Amino acid sequence: MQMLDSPFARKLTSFATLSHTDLNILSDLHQRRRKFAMGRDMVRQGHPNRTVYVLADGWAFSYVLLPSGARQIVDFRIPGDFLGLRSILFRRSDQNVEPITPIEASEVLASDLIDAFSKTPALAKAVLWAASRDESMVADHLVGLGRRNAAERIAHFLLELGARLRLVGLASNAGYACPLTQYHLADALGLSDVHVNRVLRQLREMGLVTFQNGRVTFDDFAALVTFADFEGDYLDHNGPARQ
Amino acid sequence: MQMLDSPFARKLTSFATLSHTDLNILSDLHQRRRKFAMGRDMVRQGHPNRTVYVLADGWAFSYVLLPSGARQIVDFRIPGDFLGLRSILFRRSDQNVEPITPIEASEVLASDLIDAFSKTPALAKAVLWAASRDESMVADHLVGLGRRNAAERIAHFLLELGARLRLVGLASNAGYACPLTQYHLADALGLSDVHVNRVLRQLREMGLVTFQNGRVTFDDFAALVTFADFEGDYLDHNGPARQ
DNA sequence: CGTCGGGTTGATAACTTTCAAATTTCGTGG
DNA sequence: CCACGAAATTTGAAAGTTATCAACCCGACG
Repeated sequence: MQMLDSPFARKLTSFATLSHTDLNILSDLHQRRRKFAMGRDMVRQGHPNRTVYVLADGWAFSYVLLPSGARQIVDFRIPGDFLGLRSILFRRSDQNVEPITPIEASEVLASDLIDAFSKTPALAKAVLWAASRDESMVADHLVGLGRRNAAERIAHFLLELGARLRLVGLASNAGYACPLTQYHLADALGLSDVHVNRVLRQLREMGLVTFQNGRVTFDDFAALVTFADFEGDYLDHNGPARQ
Repeated sequence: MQMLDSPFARKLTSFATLSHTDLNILSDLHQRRRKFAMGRDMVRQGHPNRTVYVLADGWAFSYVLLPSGARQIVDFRIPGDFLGLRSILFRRSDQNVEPITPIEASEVLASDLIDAFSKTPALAKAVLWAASRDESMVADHLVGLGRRNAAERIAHFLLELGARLRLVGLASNAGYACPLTQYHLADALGLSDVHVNRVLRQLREMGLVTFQNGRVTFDDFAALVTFADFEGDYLDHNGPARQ
């Protein structure tokens, strides 16, 4: 039952009470294991998308390309996350997904997933909950773009990412390994690469966080939380109600 | 069967093939019809939320309040939309919902909705599709905030709103009635009220759109679409796949 | 009337981008 | 193991966009 050790199962079970049966159905869903090379899109805007992936290892991000050539990253996906879940009901994807690192992912047929929804309510809820949490994260991201300045935005983002990674055991209060470049930050946070660089230096010189050499280090976690106005509680989002 | 005439049913049926049975289950879901006065929150951040509403008449918006006092509007809800759908699986809402106009809405118990999911797959898909579309809209909103300047942002927003309203028969290419104030635009688009006012004047003087007296008028629809770089096709999002 | 919620305008300040160029890091082939 | 080129990071200066502050206007309403 290697399933139980996967980041995916770990995440789901930490929020829902899943029976043995549920877990079996879950594990039956997983079909081929696929690898993707970094930098090459896994999902393309406007293309049909009939499969969902569960990220087992590696990071990816979903983004939109504007006609102007600008790129907006909508969110980053880390181990345990779904890829393309939102678009299973659309005939074509409305976003692109690109790996940041080499990726290992399990492929799930969209139709199988939908079928499972009526077979096991508990699993359905857990998966729906994951989808809702994703939307919630996008909304949070939106709030940051709308109402925070560059420094708060970056600080908040790094904290949020840390909180997500901690859920799957990939971060601590000290920091985490992070394969993102400053360009990724810029495109996610709606800033120019140059400005991201400057603000990052600022945060480092203030002794709050260091973003360097593929690693995020929280130099003063408490102060950073205050500075960014961060309430990490959305991650406790309480999971699907367990009646 | 007044259901069939509601904006809600109109929207769902325009995307999914629903049988008579489906429509009956749908209509059984609707319980009390409730009214809400404008300006008073219907759903409060951090409060328990065990019901979902379907907006029958009036406009509302969901927003987040930052500790700094700033307000970020996440999205506007118009007739036919769900209110609080995303949060049915969380124990408490992570956003506030406030009516802009007097509201009439049908109350649906979250648990009933979830039960219906296993009863009728077609309906479940349709509802899920609606939820996915909502998330898609939030993502689009996010892209606008991240990568468009004030004028494009406003132009794009007014077009998008128009497209949504057209789906429920409340707008045409000429324009639509719009109860929003400039403050609403500012808080939705991450701009200051003053700047919104200026840009609105600009757009009006360019002969593109007029936002005045509770009405949005497309003075030159084609030119506005070009200016805003708008592709109205996300609304065709093709609905739930109909196998 | 007087007030209050929108809306409007000008002047100034703050924040961010853009352009340009130098420096460092890192993977790959020799 | 080193050299080389590409990618990523860094810094400065100038230009642009948007926010903030401060008035003022206007129509609705008690």
